[in-house]
Amino acid sequence: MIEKTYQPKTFESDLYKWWMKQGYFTPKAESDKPYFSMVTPPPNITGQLHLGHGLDNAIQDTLIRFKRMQGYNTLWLPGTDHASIATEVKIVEQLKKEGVDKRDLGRESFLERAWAWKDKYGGRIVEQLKRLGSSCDWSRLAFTMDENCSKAVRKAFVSMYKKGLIYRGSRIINWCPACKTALSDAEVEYSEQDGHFWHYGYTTPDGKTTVTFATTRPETMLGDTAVAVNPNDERYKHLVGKTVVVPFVNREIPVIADEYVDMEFGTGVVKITPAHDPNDFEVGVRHNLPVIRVMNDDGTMNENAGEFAGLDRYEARKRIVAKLGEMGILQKTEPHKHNVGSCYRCHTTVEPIVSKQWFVKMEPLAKPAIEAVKNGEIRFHPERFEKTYFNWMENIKDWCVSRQLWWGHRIPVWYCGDCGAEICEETDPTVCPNCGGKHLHQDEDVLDTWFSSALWPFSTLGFTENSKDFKAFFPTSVLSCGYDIIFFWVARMIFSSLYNTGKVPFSDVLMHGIVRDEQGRKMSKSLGNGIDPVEFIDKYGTDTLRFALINGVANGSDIRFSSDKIEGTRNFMNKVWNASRFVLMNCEGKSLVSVKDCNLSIADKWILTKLNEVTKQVTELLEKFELGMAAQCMYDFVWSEFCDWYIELTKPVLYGSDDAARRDTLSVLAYVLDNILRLLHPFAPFITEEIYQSMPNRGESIMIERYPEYNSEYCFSEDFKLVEELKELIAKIRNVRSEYGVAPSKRIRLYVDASDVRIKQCGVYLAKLCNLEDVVYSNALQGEKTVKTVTSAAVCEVPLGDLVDTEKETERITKELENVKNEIARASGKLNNQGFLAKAPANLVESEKTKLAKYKELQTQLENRLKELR
RNA sequence: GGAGGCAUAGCUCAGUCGGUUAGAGCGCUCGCUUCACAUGCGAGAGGUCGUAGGUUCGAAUCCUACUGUCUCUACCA
Repeated sequence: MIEKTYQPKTFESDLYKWWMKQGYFTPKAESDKPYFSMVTPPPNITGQLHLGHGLDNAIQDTLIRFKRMQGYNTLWLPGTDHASIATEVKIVEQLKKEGVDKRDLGRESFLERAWAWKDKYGGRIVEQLKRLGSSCDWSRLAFTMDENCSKAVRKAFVSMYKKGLIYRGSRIINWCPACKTALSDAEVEYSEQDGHFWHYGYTTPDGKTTVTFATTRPETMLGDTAVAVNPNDERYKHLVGKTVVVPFVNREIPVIADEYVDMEFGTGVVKITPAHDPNDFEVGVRHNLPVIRVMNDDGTMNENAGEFAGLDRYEARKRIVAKLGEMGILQKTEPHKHNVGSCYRCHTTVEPIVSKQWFVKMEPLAKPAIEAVKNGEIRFHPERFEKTYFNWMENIKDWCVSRQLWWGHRIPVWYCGDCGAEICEETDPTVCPNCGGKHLHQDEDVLDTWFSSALWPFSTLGFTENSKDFKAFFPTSVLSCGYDIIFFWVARMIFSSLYNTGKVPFSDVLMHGIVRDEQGRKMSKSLGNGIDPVEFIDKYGTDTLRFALINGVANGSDIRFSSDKIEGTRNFMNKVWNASRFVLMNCEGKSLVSVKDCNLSIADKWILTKLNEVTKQVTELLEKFELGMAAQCMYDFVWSEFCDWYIELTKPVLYGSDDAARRDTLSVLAYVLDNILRLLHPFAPFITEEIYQSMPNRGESIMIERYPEYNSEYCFSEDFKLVEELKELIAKIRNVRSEYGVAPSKRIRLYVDASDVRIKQCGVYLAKLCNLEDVVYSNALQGEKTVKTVTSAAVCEVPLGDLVDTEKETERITKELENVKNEIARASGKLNNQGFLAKAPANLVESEKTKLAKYKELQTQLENRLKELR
C-alpha cells in the first residue's frame, strides 16, 4: 500500500537506482524489434544544469519511455561536450585567481588541468541529469573528446581536407581580443550601442581637394589603403585615380571606384581598411590593395600605428579624434547608434581582423543538406523552423573552424620546417613525405567545438569502426533541442552526416522553446534569474517539474515558468496519488476478476469507453510529437473524468451491499487505474512506478510494461451517451441546489419525468451525487412548490417549498429559454442555408438536425414551465 | 535591410484537416471539515478571438493590408 501523503522525495531516487540496476535503460544492439534511437544534445562540461536542460530531458525521456513501452528497441545516448572556448575561459579564470597565466603553465600542463576539470564537472552534470529521471543508457555515455569522437573528427577533417572542402586562408574573421581567438559568425552577439560618427577627410598631396567621409572607428584609418566612391557618382568622377594622404602615417592612397559604395549614404565616400573590415577586405581583393594590420591580437595598436603604437584601441581612438580636432581636420562629430558585435563568451567587443584561419567550404555541403529537408527525409516539428533553416543554409558563408585555443581537437595538419609542405593524414606523420625532412610541427590551433558536435549522432555510435551500435541505431530517429541552436548544431549535423555517412543523421527534429522567468525574461547569469531544476526537484519532485514543463505547451513556443504553474502541477500529482490510494484501499484484501468476466454497470461501460478514446488520442498525439497536448489530455481525463465522475459513481456500489457488483466495480477501477498509470508513465515516471508497485496483479516494473492500446471490445456508445446525459442532469440539479441556497447536507426529494427511460436505471447515481432523499419517477404532486430543471433526457422537479421564488424562477427560466432560442436560431439558420445543405458533409448536417430537435424539445419544456409560473 | 513568431477571459496560455454553444490553469464571487484528496469538493461570473478587407455554404483557424509586440539574421562606412 502506498503512503498516505504524496512525498516524491521518499521514493524517486531509490526507484531510479533500481531501474539502473535492472538495466532497463540499456538496449542490446542485436534485436529483432524495430529500433528507436536518439542522442542527447550534450551539455557543456562548464556547468550547471538549467531549466532548459530540464525541458529538453523531459521531452526526450517522455518519447523514449513511450517508444520503449510500445515495444521498440530503444537507445537514448547521453554525453557531454568539451565546449572548447567556454571551458577554456573558465579554466583561465580559475588560473588567474591563482595568479597563473596560461602561457606560463604551458600547453601540456594546461590540458592536464582541463581534463581534471572535465572529470569533476562532467561527472557532476551527469549526476544532475539523473535527477531528471532520464532513462538514457549511461553505459554508453560519450564525450566529444573521447576516442570514438576524436577518431571521427580526424577522419572527417582529413577527408574534407583532401577533397578541398577545408582550406586555409587569410580572411577577415571576428577576433576576440580578450579570449585571443577567432570566433565564428555564430559566436558573435550584436547589440545596439551609442557611438559616434566622426566626419573628416583626406586631402590630395597638392592640398587642393579634400574628400570627406564619416567613420565610426577612426583608429582604423592608420591601416587605410584607399578611399572609395561609387563609379557612377558624378561628384567624385574626376577624383578617381588620384591620390590622397592619410594623416599621421602620411601614406598616399588611391581614390578608387567600387560598386559597393552607396551614393545615397553619407557623403558617398568610404575609407577602405582591408585589414579591419570585412567589406573593405573584399574591396581590397578586387582592387589589389595592400592589407595593413594596425592592431595586435590583444586589441592594442601595433607598430604600423606609428605614434599610437602600444595604445589600447579605444585610447588610440580618443587620441586620434583629439588630434584630428587640433589639426582642424575633424569637421563634425555626431552621435550614432550602431550594432556592435561582442564575444558570446566574455562579451568583449570583437574586432574584425584579417588573419590566417582554417575554413570549411560551405556551398557544396549545404546543397544536399537543403535537399534532405526539402524532400522530407528530415522533418522539423513544428514545420515553420524549416524556413529558418533554409534561410540560413541558402545564405551560408564559409565556416571558420580554427580557434586559437588549447582545449579541443587540435587541427591535424603538420608543416614541414624544411620544405614548407603541409601534411594532413589520418595518422600522425613523422617525416615529411615531400622532402623526407624531420622538422615537422603541428598546427597550434584547435577546432571549433561545434565541429565535433556536428558529428555527434554517428561519432558516438562508433561510425569509424562501423560498429554494431552504428549499424543497429543509425540514422537516429528523433533529435530534440531548442530552436536557438538550429544553426550552431542541427544544420551542421545534417550536412556533416550527409557528407561523412551518406545518410541523414535523424528523420525528425523536434524543436522546443526557451524557458523564461515569470516576467518573460530569458534566464541568464547576469540577471541572476536562472533556476536550478534541482531546487524544484527537491521541493516538488521530478514528476511535477517535468509535467509542468510539458503540459499544454505547444512545440517550439517559449515557456514562461511560474510558481503558480508548478504548484498546480503538484496538485495534479497529488490528485493522482490520492485517487490511486482510493482504489488501492478499496481493493485491499479483495479478489478481483478480469474485466471481460465482469457484469459491467453503465458507469463502468462509460469509463471504459472514455479510457479507450483517451488511449487512442494520447497515442496519436505522442506519435505526432504533440507532447503538450497529450499531457493535457491525460490531465483532463484523470481529474475531470476519472476522479470527478467515475470514482464518485463507484461509491454507491463500493459502499453498497451487493458483493458481486462491488467485486466487478473494483476490478474495473483497478483496470482503469492500471491503464492510467501506464499512459502517464512516460510523462511522470516516478509516481506511476511507485503506485504501480502496489497494484494487484502487477508486473516487474511499469517501465517495461506495454503501452495501452485501443480495445474495440470496450466501446459502449449507447451507455456512454446515457452517462453523459446523466452528468448533465446532475449538474443541473446541483445548480438548482446552489442557486437556491439549499445546504449541501440537506437531503431532498427529486421528481423525474424521463423522456429517456434509461435514466430510471440511474437512480442510485442521482441520489448519491445530488444528495437526494429519494427519487420519484413522476411529476410532482399537484400544488407542491417546485423548481424545475430540464435536459433533453428528463424534466426534473425539486420540491423546495417556501424557498421557491416565482419571480427568481421566471427569471432563471427566461434566461435559459433565451439561450435555447439563440441555439435554435443558429442551427436553423444553418439548415435553411442551401449552400450548407449542398456542400457541408452529411454527418455535420445530421448533427445539426439532431441538435435542433433537441433544442426545440427543450424550448417546449421551458415554455410550459413559464406558463405554469404565471 | 532580410526572415519568422505572437496578438484568444483580469493573468499565463491551449485550440490538430476551416464546421464544438471558443477551452484550461491561476485569479475572482458564492457555498461546503461529504468516510481518496482543503494540494480538496460543488456552483458561478468573465471573451465582438488586435483592426480592416477578401476567399468560403461556413473563418479564432486560410489569404491580403495595417497596427502593436517579440525573436532570429545582416552589419551601410
